[in-house]
Amino acid sequence: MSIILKRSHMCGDLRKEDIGKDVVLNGWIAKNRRFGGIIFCDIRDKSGISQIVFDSTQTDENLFQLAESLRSEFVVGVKGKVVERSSKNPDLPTGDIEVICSDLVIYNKAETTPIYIKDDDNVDESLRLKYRYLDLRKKNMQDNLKFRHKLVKLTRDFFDENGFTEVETPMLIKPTPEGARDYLVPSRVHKGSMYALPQSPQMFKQLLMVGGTDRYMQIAKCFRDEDLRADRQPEFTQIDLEMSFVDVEDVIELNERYIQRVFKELMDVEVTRPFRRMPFAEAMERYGSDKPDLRFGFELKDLTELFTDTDFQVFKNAIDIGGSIRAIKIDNGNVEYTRKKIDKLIDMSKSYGAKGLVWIKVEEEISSSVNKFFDQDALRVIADKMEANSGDLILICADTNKVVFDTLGFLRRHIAGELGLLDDSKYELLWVVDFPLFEKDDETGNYHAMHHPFTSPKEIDLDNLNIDPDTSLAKAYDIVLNGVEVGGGSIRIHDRDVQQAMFKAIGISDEEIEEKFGFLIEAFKYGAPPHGGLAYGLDRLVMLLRKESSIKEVMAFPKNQSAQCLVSEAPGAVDAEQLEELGIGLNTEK
RNA sequence: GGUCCGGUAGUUCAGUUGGUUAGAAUGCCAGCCUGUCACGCUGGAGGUCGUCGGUUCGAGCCCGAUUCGGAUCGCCA
Repeated sequence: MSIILKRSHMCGDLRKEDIGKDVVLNGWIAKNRRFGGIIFCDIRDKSGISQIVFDSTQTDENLFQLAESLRSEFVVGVKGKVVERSSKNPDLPTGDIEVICSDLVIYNKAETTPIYIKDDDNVDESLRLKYRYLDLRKKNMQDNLKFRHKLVKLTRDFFDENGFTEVETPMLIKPTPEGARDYLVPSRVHKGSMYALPQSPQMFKQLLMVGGTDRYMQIAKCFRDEDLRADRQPEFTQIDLEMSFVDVEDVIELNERYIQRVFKELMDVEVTRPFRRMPFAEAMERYGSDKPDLRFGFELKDLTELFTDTDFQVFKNAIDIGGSIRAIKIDNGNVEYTRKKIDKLIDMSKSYGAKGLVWIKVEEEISSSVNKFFDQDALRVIADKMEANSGDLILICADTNKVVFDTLGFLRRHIAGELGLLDDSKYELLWVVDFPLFEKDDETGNYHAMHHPFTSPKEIDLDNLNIDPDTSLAKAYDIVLNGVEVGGGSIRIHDRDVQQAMFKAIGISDEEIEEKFGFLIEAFKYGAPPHGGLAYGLDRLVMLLRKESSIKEVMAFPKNQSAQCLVSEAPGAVDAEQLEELGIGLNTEK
């Protein structure tokens, strides 16, 4: 058992000012370079690397031999003197100095690692996840973890200064067959029933308001058993907030100050308040998305009225089914969209339900995919309506509104990506407000709450307590950063009558209400303050600020697309005895 | 659940029309090297071409099935 050298500095922290000091570093061997009688070694810890030098003419023979045995990822302690380098390395923060080693302890050897410990490798993601503990040694990963920590700390500080109390809500809760699928947890003492892991602390934070907590926050783990995406993991973290005696403006004002501080302190970026706001309907009309990316143009235009009398079947059908004909104009002239490229766009559009796209290339002689149906004059009318100039490309989608918005919303962002317009040094913050209260299920024709059933309507006829499911707007708001929804919330219903009207509009029975939300309704009988809140996706926020393209990059141990932890190999089989105790029989057939 | 892409050395990849012993880079091992920092030079080891089956005189390559991974749609109140 070797002794542990007491660390004096972190590897990445040594600078010119430290020249002459005796230091002790602990870390991993990142790289060693042998030149006969001299060995250069990079030693790494989470702060960075320093170069260690072993010079055979000045070093004890045993020490030099020990240095010769060093290999990548050996864990070592190094004692030595900081000296100025004769040849500096401007690429390294510690590049002005090096450490002449006088004592070396090898704490542990290491086998050749299956992945390189280097930021710019492009190793298969599964390997990175399987050997996450090696992947985490990379500077970028450590920086991501540190940034996340700083954001969490700033968050706790900010909300503490503003009168919030952090409260832990339970992880074992009642299953709520509403919205996302629950992770279920059986228990030995309750055979036949189960707990669920929370999809969010929603109901408990509202209970905290009833409980007089006034302002609550929590860095809360949430769980959803749904399919994964680059920005969706089965377990993720929310910055969860709830405030009493507030309306929309109060929540927005406080959170703008919070976001402003995040950008100032962590990014050194000034963002001005108030942020832009856009009603949901406008966001859909102009961008085909409820989370528009405002870093570039390509706005949607409605062309339906041009074609009310058209014979062109595709457009006629769209109008007949109550849809619309809309278009975007690609006016970034420096990229030529060939037939082949356009065909690819059409192909991709099909996954959003579009049956095709009409394209029009505006030039002296306008060319299009609908030359057979529209003459030059007709095409010119469309081009004029789109305010298109020579060289512009117009893409038209005609279908149900949902398909049109989804397709064009996707295309504008996709094309912007292809044209390199997604500038990650730009931060476009936006509140999307005035969401519809309800969403209609196309298959069943039923309505359900778009946000959740406790969201307050924007206006309500208090005499009749009738909520029109087709037109009612919600006191709900999302905060969008560069086309990513980083947070969302609402003012909640605190009035029992309004809540009843809400449930009536969704059409759920009293039994169902009692079964799912009974305890919350009960609590509201005894004096619920007006309240509302917001929850941020912490992982998404960190992802964007760190300019990463997946939340996996900012989580220590994320799951793969099949929701497995490749490090621990979760989920795993359970032995029969354990199942027996829980009263569970497994159907192992697919 | 659907669609698309992929699986060849530890790693990242190439592999022609189906044809000798499956290559490169990097990593690893050994030797040389006193100012490198992606060090350099020389040599070496390293492969069930995801799996199973089929076609063929002959399959990394063609066909079928399967499996694993990724992207995406559905889904995510």
